[in-house]
Amino acid sequence: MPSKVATAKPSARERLLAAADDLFYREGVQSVGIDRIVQQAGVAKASLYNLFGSKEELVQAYLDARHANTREQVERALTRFRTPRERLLGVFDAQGQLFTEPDFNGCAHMTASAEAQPGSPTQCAADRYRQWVRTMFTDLAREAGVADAEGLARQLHLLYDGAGVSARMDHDPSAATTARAAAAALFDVAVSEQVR
Amino acid sequence: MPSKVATAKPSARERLLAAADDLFYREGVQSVGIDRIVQQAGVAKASLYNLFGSKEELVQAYLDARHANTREQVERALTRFRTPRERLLGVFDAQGQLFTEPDFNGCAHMTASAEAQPGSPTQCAADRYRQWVRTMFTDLAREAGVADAEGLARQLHLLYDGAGVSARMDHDPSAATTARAAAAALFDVAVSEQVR
DNA sequence: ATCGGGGAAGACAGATCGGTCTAGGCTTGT
DNA sequence: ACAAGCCTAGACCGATCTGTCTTCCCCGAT
Repeated sequence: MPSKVATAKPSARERLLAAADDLFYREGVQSVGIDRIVQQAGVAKASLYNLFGSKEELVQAYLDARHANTREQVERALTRFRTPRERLLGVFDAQGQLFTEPDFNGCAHMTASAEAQPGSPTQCAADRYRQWVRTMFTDLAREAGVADAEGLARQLHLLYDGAGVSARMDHDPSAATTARAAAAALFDVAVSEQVR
Repeated sequence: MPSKVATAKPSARERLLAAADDLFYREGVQSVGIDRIVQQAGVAKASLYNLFGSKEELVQAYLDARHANTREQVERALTRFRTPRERLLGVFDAQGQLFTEPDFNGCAHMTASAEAQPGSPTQCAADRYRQWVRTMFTDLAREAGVADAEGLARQLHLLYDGAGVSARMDHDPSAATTARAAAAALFDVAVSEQVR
């Protein structure tokens, strides 16, 4: 039976996903061929097609893994904040953490979507990711007592996307700080308006 | 001599740029091969390489043409506004115009950059475009009397990028309206803070 | 009428693409 | 010991990639 200690060799599936995550994220989906992935993973090409069926499904698995990972990191980061306002703005703190990772290269769903055709599994994965972000902002705004929670969530989503773009294209991790400050201002405006 | 009346056939260079603009923008740079471009342009492959030298330089010319076109449209739109505040927010009105064009598919520099390697001519073209946007926002903020013009410009640039992303990925042209409202709030906050 | 040059058409090259298939080895449970 | 199943290595397929080269034709100027 396969040992589960730390020194155990990862399964073929795990090695493939690790290689796909590294290469797809760094160089883009279209630029990376199947041959390079199986070579880096140390896996036979036939195993890849047995496990995933096609390159497109491997891309989808890569994006879903990224989604799950981001979700986990953000949700864990939010547990550190107490007030609803701090939790709402904490999303941008979590984003800032991601921006400072050494191999950060922007939002994987955004770059993958830029190379995909409409209706493809890649676009669907990106849609799921965006829906999660949108719902999270809406829930946090509602918990903070914002009347037009969906309206504020739309604004914050713009800042969230814009920060991801700027961090990658301008090589500027401080975009998260800028976004957080703007989000704080928009939140305070939204709250003060409903007092009136 | 070649006639210059409207019925004259566009030059090989113009037809190549038109085909590149259509195909690159709609399907992405990596997905479109040279063969399809020369076929759609009705131009010999040798002519493309005589005129542009390589696919990469054709991509650069395509992005530079997009940049010039966007710049022209935005600057023309801004002449309709009178007060500095209206001119600053007018950028998002101009953006909303672009979003409603039937074949809108996001910011060309963003999608091309997602497929390019660091340091490539594509990234350089994207950098030039971003620098122009940033400078424009900074100048407009300064003309509106904002003390921290660069800080506000960074915030508005986030909204500008985020709106472009949302309009493409969510198929939601109203992202420009959302961005405009958020920009107005951030502008008013920036102005009211310096009064204190 | 002749000449010259830009462009069209497309063969060609070498590499790489996604995907399939065969053959053989290693591990595992019985 | 043996059989069943995964996995590896890599040949192979047809299509497509960027880029080069040859051939021919058409058009305009002398």
